[in-house]
Amino acid sequence: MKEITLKQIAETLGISITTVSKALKNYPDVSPKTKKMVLELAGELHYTPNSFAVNLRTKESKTIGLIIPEVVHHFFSNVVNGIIAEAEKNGYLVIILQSNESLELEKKQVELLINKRVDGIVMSLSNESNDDEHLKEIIRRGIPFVQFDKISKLIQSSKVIINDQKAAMEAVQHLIDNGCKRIAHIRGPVNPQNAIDRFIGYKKALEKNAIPFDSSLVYTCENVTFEEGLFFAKKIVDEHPDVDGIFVITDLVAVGVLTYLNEKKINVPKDIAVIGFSNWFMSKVITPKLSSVDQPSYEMGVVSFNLLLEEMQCRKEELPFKPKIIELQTNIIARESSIKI
Amino acid sequence: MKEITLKQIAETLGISITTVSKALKNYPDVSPKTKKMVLELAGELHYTPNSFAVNLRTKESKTIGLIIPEVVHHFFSNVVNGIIAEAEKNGYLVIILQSNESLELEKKQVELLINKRVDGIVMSLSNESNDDEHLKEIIRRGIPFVQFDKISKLIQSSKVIINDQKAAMEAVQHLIDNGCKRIAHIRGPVNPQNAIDRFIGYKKALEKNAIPFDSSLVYTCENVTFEEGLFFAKKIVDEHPDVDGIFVITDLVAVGVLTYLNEKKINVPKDIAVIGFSNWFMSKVITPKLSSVDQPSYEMGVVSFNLLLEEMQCRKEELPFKPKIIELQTNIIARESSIKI
DNA sequence: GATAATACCGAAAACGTTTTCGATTTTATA
DNA sequence: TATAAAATCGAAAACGTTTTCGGTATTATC
Repeated sequence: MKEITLKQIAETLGISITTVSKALKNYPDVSPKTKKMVLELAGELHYTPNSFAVNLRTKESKTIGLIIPEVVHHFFSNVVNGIIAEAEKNGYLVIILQSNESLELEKKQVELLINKRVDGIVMSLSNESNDDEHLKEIIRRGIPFVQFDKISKLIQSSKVIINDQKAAMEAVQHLIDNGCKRIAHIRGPVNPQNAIDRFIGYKKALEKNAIPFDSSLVYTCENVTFEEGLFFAKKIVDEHPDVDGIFVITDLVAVGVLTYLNEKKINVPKDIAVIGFSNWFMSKVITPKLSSVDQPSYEMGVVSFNLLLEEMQCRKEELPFKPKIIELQTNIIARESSIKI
Repeated sequence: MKEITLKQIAETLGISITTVSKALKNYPDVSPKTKKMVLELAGELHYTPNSFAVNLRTKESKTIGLIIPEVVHHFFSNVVNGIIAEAEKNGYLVIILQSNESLELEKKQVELLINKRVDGIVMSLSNESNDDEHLKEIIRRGIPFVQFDKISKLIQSSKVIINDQKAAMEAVQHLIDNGCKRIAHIRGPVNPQNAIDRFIGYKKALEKNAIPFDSSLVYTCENVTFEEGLFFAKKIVDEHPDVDGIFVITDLVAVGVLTYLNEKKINVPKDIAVIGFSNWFMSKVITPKLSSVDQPSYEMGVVSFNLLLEEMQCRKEELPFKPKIIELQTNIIARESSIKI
């Protein structure tokens, strides 16, 4: 099984490698006759250019890198889906790496992608990330770079985000509109910008409705898991029997909350209303159906890739590129868990 | 921002490219002094070898391709997780492509990976796949190849599977042990081997328990979705009021079934017991908790990669390689939806 | 001090492609 | 027919690395 090369085609046709290459790429300075001849033989032999050589020569690999905290995750897997689909449409392949929510691993993955010389990097930060050096290195090397969802405000790059403050405000307002007066918040870890913003949104909604903020009603997740939902639900019920509404950082945790409340026969939404975030698939099939904030995850992937593509093209043509920040819309999905009727 | 190359290091040090290369790779025929000198400068300049050039020279890219039906899927995303983790441990990166359950797209993805000249391919077939040509092409080209879960029996390659027949038999036996006498089966599409095997397992379990097989109790999914679960549950209830147990191809569909039965106030498991397959995360949080067959998805990814690695290494050293078939264990997870007490 | 053995180094080829630029041939123009 | 213009082709360099193999310099051996 010998690989077919330009050289072989050239030799069997008695012409030069140059001409074969040009014929295949439809250059104007090769006659229709030879063009046809080359195309036919190449077809017969199933010639495909050696991508290693092409990469070396053109200095691009038509491959991008994607770093996310985890792939087994409703939101992120949907983003992956969007990125892969859009990348493929444009002739790019995607290498996926996970940070497993660890800063150290995240740095390693960035290094791997840089060494691999991918044409661009798309990334959502891990919960641990409170350090910029590896991101700065991407910028320093001039590698096209797009951040989405969990971003670093300090790094100048294109970004695709939602308005977490606004979305959180709307979620909490929704609870208030449904009669909640004492609302707890199970928030995300301390570092991620979106956890911070959702927390701010929670506070702002309270303020707007003249409900005093009580820091003892705020519970902070470390790992953002189902189990933490169970755990904090118990804590809330034990420590604050008067709580009648909970705004939860994400649906996975909110489902943990519901599971605990169901077990304890605490009526949702009558006794305690619950609203989550991200609108995971399972939220509409559990009992009671979980209200949530819908986040356009697939679209986020699509938009992220397109922003990256723009930057890659500018870089290639040595045009200046100005990072763009795109904000996507969210929607409150009101279901059983929050509608007190 | 010029890229650092061996040439630059060689020139600033006044030695040859050859020696620099050898020093960096710790060849024995370069003196400790020059070795140290090179290493230090390379460190200072943050030299990393140009992977395009290395790929071309060594004819390998340390990159593998993975084709799955979809990434937004509890089972597949877990397999992806396992493959990525194990690949990274061994210095490989993973390009992920989706077939979206389409044969045509699957063929295109195979072609993309072949042209990309990945070092190996891991794959699970789409539901539409009833054609082998693209798989044969992989074999023909001598590209290391591992199939998992949805495999082609006819293609001689390494495989990582479960015993679908046995697992299905156990699931149906579990329903029978819980008093079910008239058991329907919502099966997967016609092509995939695992759907066929689970169907056979269903029949065998009936036979073993002297329950007559009734083909009108078998419903065939086309897209294996939640909505099909709703749809077939209605059909079963309408067409066969005497059905008291349902074995469903996978949890996602089974959750649809439960949702419909809940809506219709049909008691699960008392009136109808339900058991799914693959043990999706949400199965343990819905009401009633769904029984299922646990499938070691992460491990499947790990084992698949290791099989691929073996073949890649053999191929590299021009040793013969014999494809291996590895069968992983499954477990019945009995939950509320099937225990009639 | 001659020779053999060893340590160290570098020239050069090779991987397969793309692209520039000059050379040649053919056609058009006068 | 002479000349200009256009069409067609190919040599060669370049991308950055790895590795073979021959050469020189150093050390060991007698």
